[in-house]
Amino acid sequence: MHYSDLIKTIKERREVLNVTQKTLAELAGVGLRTLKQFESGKGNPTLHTLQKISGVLGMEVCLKIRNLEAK
Amino acid sequence: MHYSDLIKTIKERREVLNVTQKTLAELAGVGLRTLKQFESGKGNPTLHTLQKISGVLGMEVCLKIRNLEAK
DNA sequence: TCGAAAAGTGCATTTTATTGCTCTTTTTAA
DNA sequence: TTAAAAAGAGCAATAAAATGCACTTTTCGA
Repeated sequence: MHYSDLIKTIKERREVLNVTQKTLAELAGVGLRTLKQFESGKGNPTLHTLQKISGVLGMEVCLKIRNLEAK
Repeated sequence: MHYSDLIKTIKERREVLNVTQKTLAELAGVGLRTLKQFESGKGNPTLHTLQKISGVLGMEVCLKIRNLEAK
């Protein structure tokens, strides 16, 4: 996934769950500012930060072999 | 994936490809020290750093819904 | 329409990741 | 076995992430 897709995934997942940035930040234990920056494409979160956010949303960070077929 | 699994995945993939930390660091454009710290479990790389490393190894960082079934 | 909630941004500070240098330990091949 | 390559770690400097506060803009429901 490209950087923008990771952001999009987090943002959409949060919206589907109907959670505000403020609530997600609190539940994930990260600063609201950090989440705002990430979602607005201004950030470069650490792996720990991304994992904390993903976790609250019922998601996980993973690594997979790139599929050349899949455009 | 847990943090340690992400490390393991990167490390094993690098070894399967028979690439040294030095070479991978150079190809990925990250400091050798950064890669060493990550692989030895001492680091907390930024998303950009992890993407650069993964990319060289033919992998990508992704987010997926956690599967409760899968142990 | 319009007021409140949510999201986005500038600024400053603190914390921490990144990096290079050097050295020690471990692994590997001759 | 052992010498060289590769991996791991201490230290210090620099760059950048994380954070809070205050303010602006956008979104959305009454």
